[in-house]
Amino acid sequence: MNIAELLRSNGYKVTPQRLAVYDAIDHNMTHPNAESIYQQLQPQYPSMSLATVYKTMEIFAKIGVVKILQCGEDAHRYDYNTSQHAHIRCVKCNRVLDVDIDEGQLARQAEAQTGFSVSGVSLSFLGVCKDCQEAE
Amino acid sequence: MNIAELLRSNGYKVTPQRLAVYDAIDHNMTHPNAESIYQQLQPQYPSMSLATVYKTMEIFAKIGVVKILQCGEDAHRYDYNTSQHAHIRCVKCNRVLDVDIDEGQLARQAEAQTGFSVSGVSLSFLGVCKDCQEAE
DNA sequence: GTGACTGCAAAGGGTTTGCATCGTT
DNA sequence: AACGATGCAAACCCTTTGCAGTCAC
Repeated sequence: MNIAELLRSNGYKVTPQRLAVYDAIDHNMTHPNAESIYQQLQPQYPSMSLATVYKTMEIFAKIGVVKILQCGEDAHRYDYNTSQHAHIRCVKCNRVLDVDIDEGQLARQAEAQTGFSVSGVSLSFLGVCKDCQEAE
Repeated sequence: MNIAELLRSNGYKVTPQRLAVYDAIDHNMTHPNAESIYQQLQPQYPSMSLATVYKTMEIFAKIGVVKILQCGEDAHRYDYNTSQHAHIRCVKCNRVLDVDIDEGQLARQAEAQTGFSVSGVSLSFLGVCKDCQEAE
């Protein structure tokens, strides 16, 4: 199911803005925040507003197109890869990379231990990446 | 080493406000945020400001007296327990509990996988606690 | 006495909201 | 034609900052 069908089937309209935002994040490995998506779209869609980016990302999160990340920054980041994996951010260059640790397994541990019914997991690391280590 | 010595040995002055904030968080299992620490201190220290709570917690984090938690809320929470463990928040009642999963081990996995030098880990879960499940 | 700390109020950053207009269906 | 979406600006929440007065040392 493509993004247009996915929007329509969830009762949302298909607009140029939504398609543009989708193009900006689809297979985008940089884990961008709202501001950087906005900047990226400026040249081609100069009338697009930051508020629309936020509203669109909220819908995308709701219909399972993106995941919202909290990587220890002020701003949220967005990940087109919605599988349960961890993230690591370099405190020098602010890059965020994927880490292949299964959050689902950790969630099951937490459920067993606490009796909670778990609906969300967030695992993130901070550190200095290889490049920045070598640059020192 | 008690809190007064710890402050002095790190070059900070020992003030009534700092001691009061310490009392409010020491062995406080509720993982309070700044606002709730402020509220808790209001009756006994009516002149204490929220800004002082923030400034104090920043110092406490720096000297290793508390850890700053991000549990998927807007506001930070503070944990007097600085050992490497996870947290789980109930989305109904907003309680935050400890989860005994070793973040240090996960950090070593992340280092092995990415080549980062890891300096921070954050593992948190969202869900519905036992009490709130039963209340439904 | 001096430099750090406090409390106040204002500023700041990211995100959300209200509303008039516009566009998809 | 109807109603949801957009874009703008203002509001919002949490946190930080500037500064004059105060206090620990």
